[in-house]
Amino acid sequence: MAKQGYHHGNLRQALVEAALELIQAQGPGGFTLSEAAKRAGVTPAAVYRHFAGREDLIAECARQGYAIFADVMEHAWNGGAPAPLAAFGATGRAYLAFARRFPGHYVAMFESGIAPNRSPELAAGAARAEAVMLRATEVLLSSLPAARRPPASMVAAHVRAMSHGVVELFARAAPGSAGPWAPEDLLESGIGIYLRGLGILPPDN
Amino acid sequence: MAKQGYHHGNLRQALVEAALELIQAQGPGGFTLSEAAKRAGVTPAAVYRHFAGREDLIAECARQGYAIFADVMEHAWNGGAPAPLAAFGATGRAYLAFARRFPGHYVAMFESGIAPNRSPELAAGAARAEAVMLRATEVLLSSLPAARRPPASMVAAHVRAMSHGVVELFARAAPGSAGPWAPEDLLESGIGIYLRGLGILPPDN
DNA sequence: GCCTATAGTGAACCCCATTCACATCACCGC
DNA sequence: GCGGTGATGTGAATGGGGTTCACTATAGGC
Repeated sequence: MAKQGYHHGNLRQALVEAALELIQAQGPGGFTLSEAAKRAGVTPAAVYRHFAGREDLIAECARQGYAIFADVMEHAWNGGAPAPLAAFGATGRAYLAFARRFPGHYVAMFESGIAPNRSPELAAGAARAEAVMLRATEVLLSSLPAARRPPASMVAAHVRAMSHGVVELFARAAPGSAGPWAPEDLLESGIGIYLRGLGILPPDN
Repeated sequence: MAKQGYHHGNLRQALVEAALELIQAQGPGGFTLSEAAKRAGVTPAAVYRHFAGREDLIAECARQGYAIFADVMEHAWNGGAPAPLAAFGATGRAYLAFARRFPGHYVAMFESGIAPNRSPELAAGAARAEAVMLRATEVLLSSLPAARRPPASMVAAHVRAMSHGVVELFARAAPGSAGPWAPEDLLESGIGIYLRGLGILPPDN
């Protein structure tokens, strides 16, 4: 990954990876183009051969993040196997697992102020991930009688909101301020109660 | 609010208000000390007579935000009157209303990277707001038989996560990317389904 | 072995955060 | 009123980051 001669060979991706480490370590505000360039063994100006600027580099991190995220969600959903409910639960856990495993990507995607419709590629990745969640929700809801079936897009939004909220408030906060509940348990129990409210899980427990 | 003579008279608060406007307009990253100073009619160096630096100014915005937020939540809760469920719903709506009405404060509190335990005053405001939400949840849950009553702190965390998630994903995003649902409706319906899952609202609709 | 497109450098510019010596003013005791 | 003193604001300087631009080094085709 270090530069060999005058040319780097793979500077673009090296910059992305340096940026991801820095974003993860110092937050989106603390990240600097210059520091990323230094880590890649290159002057700041060289960055502009590969990216339009600082924002564009962050956007590329987010783009790769959305791509990974969509893959992860598709893998968790697994076409609904072995059962819709189990696969749905897997996508929920995958959401949190992604945030834990790819914190730099997660921050670039959701905390950097980069709008998902900043570029078509970004929007495409975000849309693919959302499509998986929507599909998982649709299949899950299909077991309900039509009269008691709320719109899938609404339910998907509820689930996504709670997942995102748990990550932001309880998984990415300073340890100790998170309260007595582990984020994974919090999300699992919250979605469980919600699914009972929908009539997908039986009452009581 | 403009400077009269050599001395401003109320520079500290004028800076806070300028900062809030800028944070609201440009996000926490786009906000600059210099611009806030210029708006208050003062050189950047003058800011340091009132704040330790840029971060400290943002933290003061957050502090005032937490104070307002706690007041708003207490007012909405209103001691549980006229009924626990109605008062609980009012606090949920108040959460969203606060984010809409005080966007600068909201961003300073939740999107600026300022840790709530950065200072005792910040932590105190945050704790007061959380106490209201916890109290509202406790009273709401007290109608449930003990066997079917989950811990109030867990339920409060669920509600807070969904509220925060709805705000971040659907209320503060670019218009059009929010999907077909108004954030207020989304939160109302989501909490409604959740409360049905708890057995606080009757099944069906 | 030249020639050219590609990739990186160095210096420059501007903006911002921060510091410090200095200037100005409000208020206090007399 | 009057001078002194502490609080408040200024101007200049430092250092760092983002961005641009002219220039340079290199790789790879001919």
